[in-house]
Amino acid sequence: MNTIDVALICKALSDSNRLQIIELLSDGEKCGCKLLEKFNITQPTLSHHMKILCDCGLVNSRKEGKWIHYSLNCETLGGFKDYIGNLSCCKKGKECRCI
Amino acid sequence: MNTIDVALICKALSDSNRLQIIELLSDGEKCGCKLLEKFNITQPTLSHHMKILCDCGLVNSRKEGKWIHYSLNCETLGGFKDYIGNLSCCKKGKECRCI
DNA sequence: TCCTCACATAGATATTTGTCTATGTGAGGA
DNA sequence: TCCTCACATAGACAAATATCTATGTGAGGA
Repeated sequence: MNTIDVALICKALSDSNRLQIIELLSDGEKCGCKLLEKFNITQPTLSHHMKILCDCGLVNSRKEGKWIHYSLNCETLGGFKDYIGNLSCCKKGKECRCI
Repeated sequence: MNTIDVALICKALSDSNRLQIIELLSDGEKCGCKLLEKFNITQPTLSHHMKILCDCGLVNSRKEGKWIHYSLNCETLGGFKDYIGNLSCCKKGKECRCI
């Protein structure tokens, strides 16, 4: 995963509503109307946020009748974790909890 | 680390110039003038970016004569890694590379 | 066929953001 | 003392963003 992709994911996560959505989806797949209940925003605003989360690849959507079920995308999340996990605040070879 | 803190860090990382700065600092402490060489931006713009990175706690600054040396903050980076690392795209108990 | 529900799209608007130029600050050297 | 260097601050501005209201779409039920 390259710098541009990571920056796009970070931009998606930079809004606290969207970050909370990711936290909720981390607990398992949810439909839009369930997510909407959790926030004090209108439906079009949620739709806007979901589009941003899907566009960066972090969230999958699955249509089932009237509902759309959202879930985290394993591959993108894994790549993002790898990138963040590889950042280091320490000199090589030294002990540090962040490595 | 709470949701607001993480969203603030993600906002700091959502600009690709700032993300590249973090990549450079991941390789070790650097002064502002060294960082400036790597980018096609003016000095006040870099200063603005460094302030954002410091304000969210991700970067430390250390003054030495005329120079300011920047480095990644181990504690904040560690907390951020923990948060991202704990996100999961899978049902508990199932195999997944992202966990 | 018509209504309702879940969601998307369009358009407006106030706020935030990234960047610049101009200028201030403070340390060190001549 | 005066200049230079490294960096910060102020102010301006175009672009991006989060949110809203109004409206469109398409599936399912009565």
